[in-house]
Parts: sequence; C-alpha cells; structure tokens
Amino acid sequence: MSDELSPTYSPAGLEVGIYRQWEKAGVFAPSGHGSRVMGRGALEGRNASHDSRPTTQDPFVTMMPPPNVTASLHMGHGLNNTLQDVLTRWARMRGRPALWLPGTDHAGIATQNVVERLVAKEGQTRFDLGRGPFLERMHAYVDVTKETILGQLRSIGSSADWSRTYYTFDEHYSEAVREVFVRLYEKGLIYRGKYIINWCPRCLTALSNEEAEKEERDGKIWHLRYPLADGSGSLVVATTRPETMLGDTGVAVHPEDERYQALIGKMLALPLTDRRIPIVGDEAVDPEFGSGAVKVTPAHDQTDFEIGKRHDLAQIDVMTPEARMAETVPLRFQGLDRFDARKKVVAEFEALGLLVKIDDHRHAVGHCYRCGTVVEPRLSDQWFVKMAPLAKPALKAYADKKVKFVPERWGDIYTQWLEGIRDWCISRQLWWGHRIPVWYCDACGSKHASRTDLVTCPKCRGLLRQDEDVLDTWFSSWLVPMASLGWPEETEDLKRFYPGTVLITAPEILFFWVARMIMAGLEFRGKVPFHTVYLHGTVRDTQHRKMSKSLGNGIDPLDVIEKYGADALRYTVISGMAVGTDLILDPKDLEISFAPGRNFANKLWNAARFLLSNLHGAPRPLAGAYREVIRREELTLADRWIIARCDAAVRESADALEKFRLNDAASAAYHFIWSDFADWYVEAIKPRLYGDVPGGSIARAVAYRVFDTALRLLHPVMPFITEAIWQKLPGRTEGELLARARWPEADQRASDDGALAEFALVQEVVTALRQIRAENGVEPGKQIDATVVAATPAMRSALTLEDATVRRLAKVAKLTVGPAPTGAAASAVLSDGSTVIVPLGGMVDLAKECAKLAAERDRLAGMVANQEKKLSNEQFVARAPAAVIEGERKKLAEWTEHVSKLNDRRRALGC
RNA sequence: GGGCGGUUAGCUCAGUUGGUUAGAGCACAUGCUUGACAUGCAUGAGGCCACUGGUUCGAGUCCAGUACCGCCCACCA
Repeated sequence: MSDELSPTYSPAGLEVGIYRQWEKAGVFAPSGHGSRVMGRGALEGRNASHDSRPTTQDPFVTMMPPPNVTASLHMGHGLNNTLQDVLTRWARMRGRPALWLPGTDHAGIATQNVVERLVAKEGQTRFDLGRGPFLERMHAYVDVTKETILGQLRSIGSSADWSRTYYTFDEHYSEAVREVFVRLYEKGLIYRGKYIINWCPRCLTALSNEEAEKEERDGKIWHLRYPLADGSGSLVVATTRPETMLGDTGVAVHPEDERYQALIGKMLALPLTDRRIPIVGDEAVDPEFGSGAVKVTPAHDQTDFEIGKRHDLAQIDVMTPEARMAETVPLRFQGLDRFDARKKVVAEFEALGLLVKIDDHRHAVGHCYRCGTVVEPRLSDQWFVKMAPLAKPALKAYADKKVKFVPERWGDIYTQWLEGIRDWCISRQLWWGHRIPVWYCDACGSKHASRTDLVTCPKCRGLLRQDEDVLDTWFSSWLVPMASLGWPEETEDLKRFYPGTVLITAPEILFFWVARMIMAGLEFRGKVPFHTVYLHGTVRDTQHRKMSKSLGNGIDPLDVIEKYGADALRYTVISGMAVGTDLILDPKDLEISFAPGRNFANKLWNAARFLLSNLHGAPRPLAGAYREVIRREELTLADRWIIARCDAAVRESADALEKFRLNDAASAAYHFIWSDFADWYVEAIKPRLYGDVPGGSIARAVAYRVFDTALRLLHPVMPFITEAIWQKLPGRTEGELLARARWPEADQRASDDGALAEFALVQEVVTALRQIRAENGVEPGKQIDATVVAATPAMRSALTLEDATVRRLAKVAKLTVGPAPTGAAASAVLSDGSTVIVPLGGMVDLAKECAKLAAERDRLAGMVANQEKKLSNEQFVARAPAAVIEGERKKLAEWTEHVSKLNDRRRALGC
C-alpha cells in the first residue's frame, strides 16, 4: 500500500478495489451474532481506542425491493439503492447491527415475456417446447441475468449482505408461498370462482386490478339502435365497445325512468344476430348518462356481469383468449380481431340504418402493466384472496401508528386504498411462477390445497392433477420481510431481524407491494414488517416524464459510473432528492447532472493530497474530545473555528439523516468540506504547515482531526473516495476500514460560538478587501496596505488573532487596526459597523467611490426607515414576542450605526 | 368524476413550527500558470417567491379562489 494518492482522481479502478476490500472483510454482514458470513469480526477489525463506543443492539434492518431477475440497472434502482445504502451505512457506522437484505424477484409475466421473445426468435412458442423444457430454459436464463443485476447493484456501492440474498422463486421461498396459500385457503380466505377479470390477450393471462393500468384516452362512444322484437319501436344504447354487442343478453334501464318504464320486460331483437334479449330494470343504470339505456354484456364487463346476475341473464363469451371473435358470434365475425370486429359491427349498424351517432368520448382504458396491450374484461375461472379481513388490521396498524409513512401524505392514500379494497385475483395463466398448490381429483371431484406435492386423492385414492396456473408474482413478494429471513421456519434471523426498521421504495408499488406486505406481516406474524415506509420520488427527465426505455429518455447508471464514478452518481442522486420530490435529471447532458458530484470528489481528493503531504508527524486523532491531544489555549482562532464548524456540520447532518433529509445531510458535508475546510481553514494554516510561522504541529493535529471527521461524515454518501483517502491517513493499520469505523458524534465541548462569530469577522474583512481589489482593478499579485476601523471588541480580537491570515488571503502587506487614514481610499463598512479602508492613492476613482458609498447608505437608510416604522407600530410592539422585538431593536441599532459609518466615510473622502 | 403534489435566479432545486438584507449548485460576466485542485481560485450580475383576494403587527411560509404542469384513484355504459 503506497502512502500517496495518485495526482489525478480516477474512480474507475479505485472503486472496484475498495468494494473488494469491504466484501473480503465482511463489512456488509450485521455485526454481532447471527452473521452468516465468516469474515473479520466487527470488533476485531477496529482500533479499540478509536471506536470505543458501545454497540447498541437495536438492529437496523431494511429490505431491498427486489429487482426483476432479468432487469438491468436503471436510474430507479440507482436512486433506490443509494438511499438504502446511505441509511444502512449510517446505521452501521453508528454501531447498530445493520442488515440490508438484498434479493431478486422472479417477476412472473415480465420474465416469461422476455424468454418467450427469445424463443420466438427461434421461431417457436412456449407451447412448442412444452411446460417442462420451457421452464428449464427459463431457469437457465435467469441464473445468468440474476448475477448481472446483482453485480450492477454492487457497482454503485450497495453494502447489502449478499450472503443473505433471497430470490422469490428459490426452494425455500416456495415453501413460504405454499404455507401462506394453504393457511389462507384453510381459513377460507382463498376461493375460486368465475368472475370478470382483466385479461391480457397478449400475455394470455389474468391480471389483478392493480396490474391493469387505467389510462385516459380520447375515444368514441357509439349510439346504437336496438329494435323491439314486436316491431313496436326501438331503443338507443350507447357503448364504447360496439363489438361486445354480439354478447349482449339484455338491455338495462333505470326502474324509475319514465321514458322506459313501460318497456321493462319486453324483448328486443338484437341486431346482427338472431337473438332476442330482454329489457330489465336495474338501479345501477344512470338515467342521466347517454340515452339512459345500457346494453348488458355479462361476460365482458364488470357492471354488466353484476346486472346479469341480478336478472339471471346469460353470459356469452364472444372472444377467444387472444381477443379474436369466438365461435359464439355469427360466422362472418368469427376469427376477427376485436378492433376489426368493432369496425365491422359499426359498419353493419350503419348499413342497417341503426347507427344513431358517434360522439367523441374521453374515458379510461385498462392496459397491461407489462406489455401495454388494452386489457379485455373477461369472464374467467380464477383464484382470489378475500382482502377485507386482511385489510382491517392493516388499517388499524396505521391508525395506531405502528407504521408511519414518509412523507406522511402517503398514509391517506394507503388508507383510502385499503378501505375500498377489492378481492385480489392471484392466479395467472403463465408457466413461470409458483404453481398453485391445489390438486383436483377427477374421480371424486374433490380438491385439495397442500404444503407438499400430492399424487393420489386422500379421499378416493384416485389420481390427482395439479392446477395448471401459477400465482401472481406479488403473492410471493408480499412475503419478502418474512420469507427472506427464513419464515415459516423460526430462524435466528427471523427472531432477530423481524420486524424491520424501514422500507425504502417508490410510491408506484405502494399497493402492489407495501400495503400487501403489511397485511401479510400482520396476518402471519402478528406484527407490521417495518415501522417506517420511506417513499421516495421518481426519476424524471427535464420535461418531467418518467424515464423509460420506450421514451428513450433513460440514463444508464453504469455509463455514469464509468464516466464520473459511483460516488458522483450517489452524490447527485442524494443531493437532488428532497423528501417528497422527484429527481429531475437531463438524459441529454450527463455533465450537467453529474459533474457536481465528480467535481466534489475531485476537490476532496486534492485536499487529501495536500494534507497527506503536510501531515507527517501529526498524531492520529483519538476518539472523544479534541483536548485529549491539544490544549485549548494552544489553538488559534482559526483552529477553534474549524473545530466548532465541524461539530456543527456533524449535528446538521445527523439531524437531517434522522428525518430522511439525505440531501441536507449531503449538503452539510459538502459545504463544510469545500467552503469551510478547503477554502478557509486549509488556506489559513498554510503558513503554519510550511513552517513560516510557529504552530505547525497544532495545525496538523487539528487538520487531521477535522479531516478525519469529515471523511466519516461523508462516507455514507460517498463511500469509495472517503474510504480510499481515509486508509492513507497517517497511522492507519493494515486492514482498517472506514466502512467499519464510527460515524462522528456531536461533541458539546467542540461548540464555540465566540470562535464562530470572530472568525466570521475575519472572513468579512478578507472578502471586503478582495472586493475592493477587484472593483478598483488592483493587480492580482500586488500587496496593499489596509486599515480597519474596528467598531467592536470582537473585531479587534479577531484581527489580532488572525492578522497573518487576513494579510495572506487578501494580499495585504500591512494591516492596521486604528483610526481612518486621510486621503483618497476605497472602503467598505462591515456588518458589525467596522470600516475597512484601503488607501489606493490615484488608483481610486473618487466619484465612483462616493457613489458606491451613497448607494449603500441609501439602501440601509431605507431599511432603517422600515425598521423604525415597524418598531413604532404599537400593534407590533404589543403582540410580537419579546425576543423578536429585541432582535428587531438590535437590527435597527446596527443599521443605524452602519448608516452613520457610511456617512463618516463620505465626509472623510469629501464626497 | 374524485383526490394529491408542484409553480422561488437562465436551468435543477433548498427555504423544517410565519420574524435578519430569500439561499445552493450549474450556467453567465470579469480577473487569475496564487508552492492540493482550471473537475480550480477570487469577485460580480441575476429573483413583483405563478396570479387574485384574505388572516396577521408581520406572509415565499397560513387560508380561499384562479391559471398552468404533473401524479394517483374511479364499474357512467
């Protein structure tokens, strides 16, 4: 291990190497008992004097939303995993046994679609291959892709415990799924029945309500005339799906609708067919809408299905699974695609003079969430879970604050959904998935749900046949918090890590996944699976569109990692992700989005290079107070200031992380490192480090201490670069890892308001001098003289203590604290009323200087006037809190003083 | 149709229970081979905080309404 950092920061190789070190050391397994990975023990690898704080035994547990086995990394994963990693690393560094449980999801339809497409390229279908060989093919395929996505998650630095990686389709997991199915079945919460479900004619399977995404579309509504069978008249119905009229078995009107009351019970001659259908009265009909008469197609519409049931209407399924017209329709329509059939139906109505009108109509149409095909409501035999009994405890858990949402508003949405919950269609007509553990006996007609495979009928010894269908993939995902820890077995992991701490995921899957996990946790384990649900925003492009493959507006995180590094990716994601907002990135300009992170890393790298070449001999900082190594009286103002600032940054960062405000935590670290430490402190101590003035060893000790703290502070957000640098700091022992070091704790003894205020004055003086130089065109290299007319003891003190710093940073040869010199000079009045004066002789444009001072004075005079008005307002004085009034009085005094100083200056210059 | 979120600098966004002269990064302008860094340093310009009204001593912040953008939910065919 070389002691040097390379002159240029290049994340590419560095990050891979660092990650290997962490893995090798077993950093990712929770410390204490129960780790499956035998690596270096948590305590063994730590420097005892350094990390002596006790480990709290309250574990931090979070479950990774499992990416699809066939997924390749996109920014959604990047965001989600970075957030989880930051919180996990933070918890780990605070001494909590931290478990981040990773996994992959077998993802039913999505995965089967992928492999079916591959097979299609070979000119085959899954039916050509047969169920067994097709599934073998699928397993082989996902064995490969699974590693791809897991590897990609590692590349962004995810410190998940890979030894515990779960897969929703592995053997053990299947046991959990069966256990749950059988338990619900035995409890009577799972039933099978013929209902209207959402059918995807492309995927050839049923979908749950959640999987059929409603999208508003501009469509048409056709008004069709149906003649009465006895020729005594006709009636007009309106429909958005004319092709379904071939399956009409009735027309419904509102029972109290005066227009139609007399017709109830009469028969209609259904056009294009030779069928006669009745007119029925039903409350579900809205007399205000359309013509007030509804065609009833019980096999193709949810409402119609219910109306049909009430009136005992026949159910005619007019479509094949592929959504072509079935044999139940007249020959000329058979085999037509549903949309072609629609055209033909409309054309025939028109030809018959029965097409009344076509209106534009905007309505919601369901689409398959996997392939986008318009779903067909279809009568079908499926398995369902009765949800109301499961929803009840889930509602109560939220009401009782057993689980909370961040941001809070999601709690209402969760509640609304659970209150209106409908039964969950869990069977899918796929091959890829957990096969439904139900066996049928054709001999005696019995059916059996079982935890183990059955062959013969327990009733009649007849041969059994297993249900052909598989379970919805979410029927396994909803068990993640339990099954990933070994449930239904009562494992050590389960005892120790259930319930988890926080779930971090996207709001898109609040219903699909989060709510169902809560229900499952309560039902099968009696406890909510996590106490907090942090729902983060969505990654969008600059037009606020969701990033997606089809829109081509995605950003490939691997691309970003290669170009800018994982740390840069993480920094950008974290700093742009405020609670409750979306993350907007520009896919057309990666530089704009990710350069800030890269630049910050580079800054840190260079600050480290500088320090490393100047820290020799610095004592390795000890845990606890600064005064263990340095006596307070030896510290300069700048030292005291940076120590106090560092402590403030730690506090801010901790507060922010506690509230999931990761962006604030990142920005606290950023500003501390870049502005306070690099721009001011390092510049201030250079003379001491170079040996030009005494105090070098103290400066080194403080710089080391503060820098070390900064690296710990930032580590959860930018783990690679901080780790790489930290290991190079003097005195590190081989194998010592920042990833396992302790996060800094706020230290009461470091706070020093006096130092904060006084050094701020130093900064003001320097800035004012630089401003004067810039405004008056003073050559950059030229040394000047300056005088400060100090208005406060604090200013006098600050300038005495940091005279050299001011002179160095503002290039001042001689800095005088005293009365104003006479003659032409540029000047500025500072916040405490002190005046900075730079005699520039002929260089200064007197008229300009006078104008500048006058403008500044007028601005302040305006503020003073406002302030006086405010303070003379009796209402204000009477009602505002004393502290506020006090503050306002102080401001008035300061500004008044300020104005008079400005006038003094003008007078002195003879303006 | 119902519900929710957003509207602050050219861009992306902070602004936590109302109380300094509304902040950051990027972009922009000017100047800088300053013994870590030009992926940098310094200085600067840039804002009727969407609009209208209200509450209040005081509103970017609270309330009502309007406009636009976005999201979620919904069995008016």
